Amino acid sequence: MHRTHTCGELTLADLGKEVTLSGWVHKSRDLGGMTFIDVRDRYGITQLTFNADDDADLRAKARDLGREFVIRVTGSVIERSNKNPKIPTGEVEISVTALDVLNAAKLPPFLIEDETDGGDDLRMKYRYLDLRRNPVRNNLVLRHKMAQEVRRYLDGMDFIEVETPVLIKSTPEGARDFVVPSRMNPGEFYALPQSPQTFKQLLMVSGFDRYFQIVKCFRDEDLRADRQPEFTQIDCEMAFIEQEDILNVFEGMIRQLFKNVKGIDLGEVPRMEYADAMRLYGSDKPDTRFGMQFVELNTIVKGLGFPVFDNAELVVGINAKRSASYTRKQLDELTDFVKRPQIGATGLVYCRHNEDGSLKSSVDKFYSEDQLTNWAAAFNSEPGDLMLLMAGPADKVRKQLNELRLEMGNRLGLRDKNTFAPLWVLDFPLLEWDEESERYHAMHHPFTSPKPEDIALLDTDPGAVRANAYDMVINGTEIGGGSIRIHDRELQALMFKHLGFTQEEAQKQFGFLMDAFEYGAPPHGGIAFGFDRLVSIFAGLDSIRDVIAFPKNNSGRDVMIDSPSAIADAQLDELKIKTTV
RNA sequence: GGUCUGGUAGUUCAGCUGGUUAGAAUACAUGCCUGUCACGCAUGGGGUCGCGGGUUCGAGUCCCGUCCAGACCGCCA
Repeated sequence: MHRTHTCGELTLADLGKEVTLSGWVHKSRDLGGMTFIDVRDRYGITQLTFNADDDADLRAKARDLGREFVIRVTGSVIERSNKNPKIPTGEVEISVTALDVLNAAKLPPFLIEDETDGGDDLRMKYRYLDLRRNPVRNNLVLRHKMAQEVRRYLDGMDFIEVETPVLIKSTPEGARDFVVPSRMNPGEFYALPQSPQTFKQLLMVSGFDRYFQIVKCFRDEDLRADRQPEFTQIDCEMAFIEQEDILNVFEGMIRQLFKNVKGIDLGEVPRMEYADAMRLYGSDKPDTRFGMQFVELNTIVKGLGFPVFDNAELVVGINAKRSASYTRKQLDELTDFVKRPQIGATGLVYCRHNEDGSLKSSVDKFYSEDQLTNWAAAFNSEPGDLMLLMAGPADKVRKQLNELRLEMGNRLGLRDKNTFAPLWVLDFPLLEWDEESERYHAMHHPFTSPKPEDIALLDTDPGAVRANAYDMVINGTEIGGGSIRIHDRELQALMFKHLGFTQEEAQKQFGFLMDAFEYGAPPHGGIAFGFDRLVSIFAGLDSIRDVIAFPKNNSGRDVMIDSPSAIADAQLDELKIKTTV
């Protein structure tokens, strides 16, 4: 006998029906002469009653049920004398006439409840139990809905989903590759794709015009709360378009997602140039849920005898509104915060704008009240505000102040998970100087096109060349990025040259792409969204792990299946890989 | 590769400047209880204080090493 209903659907409308339910024993409440059992499935919880007066044997059997036993019951739907308004099925219960234990269960190592007592480690080891819990399952349901919505939107715009290969070729640019040994080609390796980048560009050459794929990508780099070695991208490419077309199509996609999945009208997505993002927020992914923009102070603080400021390339600060009441202890905490090795600032200067209008700074020895008044004017400070200043090499100090700004945003409660501030960041630099290898690297990737008006700068000032590249940022998280690609063999060869490739290297690694460009490559460009991050933002979570069914831990391990693991010598031999002791 | 935080009952945690038999909550077991839904009441079992070494009359507590977990920096075109 199969179940006739799920555990989440019976209501007063079903009174008197004979039903069969299957599910897991969620909890039992044993009273003197009767026993209540909550039976749970994916859809909800239904209360079962067993009364000793009706059937003592059946009631005794119910008493022996443990947590998470899998059962099947048959009985009639009756109205509860005491109703439970907290659950949809709370007005009815099942008066059980037959009970089968389909499978007994060991006591789970943590409570299968919304607020579990299990720690992360345990939950990951028994992820299949963790996934029984509503919050985790709901995250996966949300993920499913978002994937469906993405497909609906892009399909409606004539995009075609094409699968690209997973066993591909290793390239030196970018992240470290995961590699897979080839048995049939001893000593040679496939690489897993960091993204389907070159394939989607080749699809444009093939005339597919509008491509997308919700696709696993792989990067062998250290993990973070928002970084997994395998992750999912919404990978997209379009031909015969300009940057504006990409921005419009994908702003539309994000807005439709917010509208149809969260019921939020996101509005138009603001745009900001990379240079402004760095100047005003010290970050290429500013959290624009709150202001607290940077104020540069070189002209008013320098040359007045305070060596730290006088010797600094840049003095820059933020105005923390309504924070003048910060105690010495709190200010010391902030100073310690920016001096942590991860941030590495040398110090923090503050200036309180007291409620009575007076100004009190940590550098009163060097600055008069009049000079501090200039500060207050520059910061647009009002009584009650707190000005926080840092000094140092421009790039470095901006980065450090960005951390402080975000910390103050947290402290002041300005980073609400239910507020969504999207932003396009435009005009990224094409190249980025890498100290270690002493050469320029592509900031986005080597297929990104420079702005035509900047191409001349490639020879004279490569770092100043801007790219046709764009990122979408939500609440300070980069959720997508892309570019208009190079579709011309000569320009692509020039790019490789500037990236330090010899002609042979470029030909060997990317010859297939440059060859393709000679057979009628249309102008094209695209974008890829980090799907896990997008879902975690929708779910209001900081970590992407809880929107992934079976994630890996900090060390890249799956503690449930215990991978990675050693393989047998026979396997290594077959792959012609030497065993090391 | 580095910085920081943590590891004590099945679980989540407390355990102060080293000092008697390592506690709480919850879970679990047993008994009582006929309207519970965080049921209640009573009783009970449950510990290699991550591991190894050291200091000390004495170490959960201090020191060194190591393993594991988490956050971050580097890294992530």
